[in-house]
Amino acid sequence: MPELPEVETLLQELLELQLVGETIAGVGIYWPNVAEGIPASSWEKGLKNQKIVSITRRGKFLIFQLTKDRLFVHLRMTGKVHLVSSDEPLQKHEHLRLFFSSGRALSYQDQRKFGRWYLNAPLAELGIEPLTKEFTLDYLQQLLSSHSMQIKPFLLNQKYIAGLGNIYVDEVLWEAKIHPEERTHSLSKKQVEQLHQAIPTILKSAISNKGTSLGKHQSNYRNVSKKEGTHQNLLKIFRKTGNLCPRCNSKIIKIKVAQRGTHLCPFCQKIN
DNA sequence: AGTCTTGTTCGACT
DNA sequence: CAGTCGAACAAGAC
Repeated sequence: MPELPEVETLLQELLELQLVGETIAGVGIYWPNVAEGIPASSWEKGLKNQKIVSITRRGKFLIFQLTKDRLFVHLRMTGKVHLVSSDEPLQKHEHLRLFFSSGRALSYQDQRKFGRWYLNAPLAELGIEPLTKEFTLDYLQQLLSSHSMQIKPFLLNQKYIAGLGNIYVDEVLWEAKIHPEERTHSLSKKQVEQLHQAIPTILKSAISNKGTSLGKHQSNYRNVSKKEGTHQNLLKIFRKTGNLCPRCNSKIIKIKVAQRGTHLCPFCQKIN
């Protein structure tokens, strides 16, 4: 499940593999709905001969700035991008392939077909990037106190803070000792400080471990070279139901918050 | 066959 | 009108 650290890992790898500068020689669309609102024929026509000028990330979006157009992708749950040779046979669940004049190609695979590619579309409304210097304690405090939602759905909502998903929200809330159903405006000063600290700490740790690969086979997150990340070995709470809390040895429980499976330690994370 | 998975959007409600 | 929240949806594995 690609969240900010997984998309950032893909980005760094694409930069290392020198994808910037590649020229698009063709586009293959193997499942038309992958291209949100755009007929497959116009992709081929429009993108051919454009160069990749830069690659960036915003929230969970991976953005390719081309000579004329802006191409971007949201991987949702099971979307994967792999750098392959142009003559590599079509992969299972492969829905799109960008062919480059060098002979390399960027392959997009998505078992559940929830991910989408966009061309010159506006990005969704996205909040602050949690790994920038703009993400200050004051900013977070202001954001939290101006809402009264439960903290978990607040953190999952991309329009407030961009990039967190179900895995890292559970991890962050455990780290900051906050109950996922705590109301944003009811957090103590100390909890806000812990949250402000935990978000970048956990995201950076996950990035340095090249992301979290959970699940099996096709549904598992893989990087550009089809390798697994290693952050799953460092998860404290996510999918650890019944295990002991690494901090206090209480039994980790699973509940539903805003319809999402949610893991927490009932001793460390109590409602204020 | 029903349940489970997640990110996002939409509409209903206060 | 704004904030909040639950339902719905995407599609496939088990």
